[in-house]
Amino acid sequence: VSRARSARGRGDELREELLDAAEELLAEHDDERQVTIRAIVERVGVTPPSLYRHFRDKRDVIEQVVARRFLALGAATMAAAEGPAARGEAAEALRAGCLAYLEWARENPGGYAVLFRVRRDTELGLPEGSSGSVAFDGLREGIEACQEAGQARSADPHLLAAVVWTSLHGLATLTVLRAEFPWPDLEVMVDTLLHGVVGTPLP
Amino acid sequence: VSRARSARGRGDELREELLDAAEELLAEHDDERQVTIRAIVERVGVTPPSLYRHFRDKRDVIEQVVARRFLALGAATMAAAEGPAARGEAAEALRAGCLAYLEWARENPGGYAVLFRVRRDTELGLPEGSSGSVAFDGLREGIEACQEAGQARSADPHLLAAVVWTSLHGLATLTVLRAEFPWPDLEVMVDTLLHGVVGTPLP
DNA sequence: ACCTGAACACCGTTCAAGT
DNA sequence: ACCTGAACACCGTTCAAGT
Repeated sequence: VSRARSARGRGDELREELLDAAEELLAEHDDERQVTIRAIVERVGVTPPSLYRHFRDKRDVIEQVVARRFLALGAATMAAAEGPAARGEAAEALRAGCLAYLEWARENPGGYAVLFRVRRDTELGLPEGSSGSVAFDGLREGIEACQEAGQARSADPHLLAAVVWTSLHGLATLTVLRAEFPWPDLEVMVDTLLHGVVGTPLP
Repeated sequence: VSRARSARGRGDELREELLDAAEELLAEHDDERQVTIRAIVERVGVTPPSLYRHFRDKRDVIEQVVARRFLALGAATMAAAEGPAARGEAAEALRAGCLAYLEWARENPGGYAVLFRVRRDTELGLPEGSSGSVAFDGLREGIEACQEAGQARSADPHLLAAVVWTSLHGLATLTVLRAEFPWPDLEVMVDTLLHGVVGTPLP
């Protein structure tokens, strides 16, 4: 594949095209290792060294894609919780957000795993608000809304949100990774979790 | 490095040495990619093709190491729960087992992550009882013991065990991967989880 | 300024050959 | 039977050179 030469000042276009290609490859292959620099640039129609004008190294490329996907994950859960929250149904909003989180992880198995596979010492490079904290804040606010509505126990919302978040993460990863395990129904597990930990009424 | 030639019928010795080397490298480097075939064989003092007499490919090597480590993880949790269980303290045994699971994951960050990074379609190759089910069965039995002792709510123990297992997994991975997050105390999180989901009394 | 051609040092894996 | 030497097709990354 070949490609028309870019004019001066149009370097950002290639950068976006490379990110798009990396995101596509990640979605297709479900496995970080299959997403090679050479596959990315070939898809765009450019040679490997061109990529290094826009990204420091391969890790940098993956990190940028991860940042994008975190925003999408946060948006998906927010969108699901929005309706019930507007109607004042705090517990239902929390439940809908949690289920949307799990559904997103299920539909993006490779992508979801990659979000958390980034090494500790490199995460600082992520732009503010994309390291999962937006989604976490939304979760904590959802729990606080339940408390104010008298639909949750009165414990430290940060503690409850942390327990629910880690549990959701475990559900998201294990149910995909150990697909052959005799899992109980996902909704039942979420309800067990929210009812037990947060204290929301069972639906 | 070089190495004395093995006599006939001593092929199994090399196999074990290779597994030991792979396990060491995994513990040292904390990252699956650093554990290369060439690094493994060099540590043992042998050339790359020798490895293929004992393992199908790299994935096979990693899988065998994973099977070993699963047994170690199961043993660690069982050992921690043993004492309280023998004294009839069912809830304390469950709590001790959960904390031991998390401690093991903390001490083996790279190793623990690798346990679950193995792809779905290849897990069938794991020997029976090493795919995590031993630890899971132990967890379910611990919950059943609590129920019999009147220290847990009477719900389906398989459901409760599944929720607790996924939550522990989430705690184990996220607290290590997102070390900079302001996590609540780990014991408090475990107690919140067990008290809420299983219904054990707070210590 | 933006991109390419060619190379470097690696990797997993395989094949023929040595003892 | 067990292991080696040498090679293959890849990979990430870099450097000098082209337009």
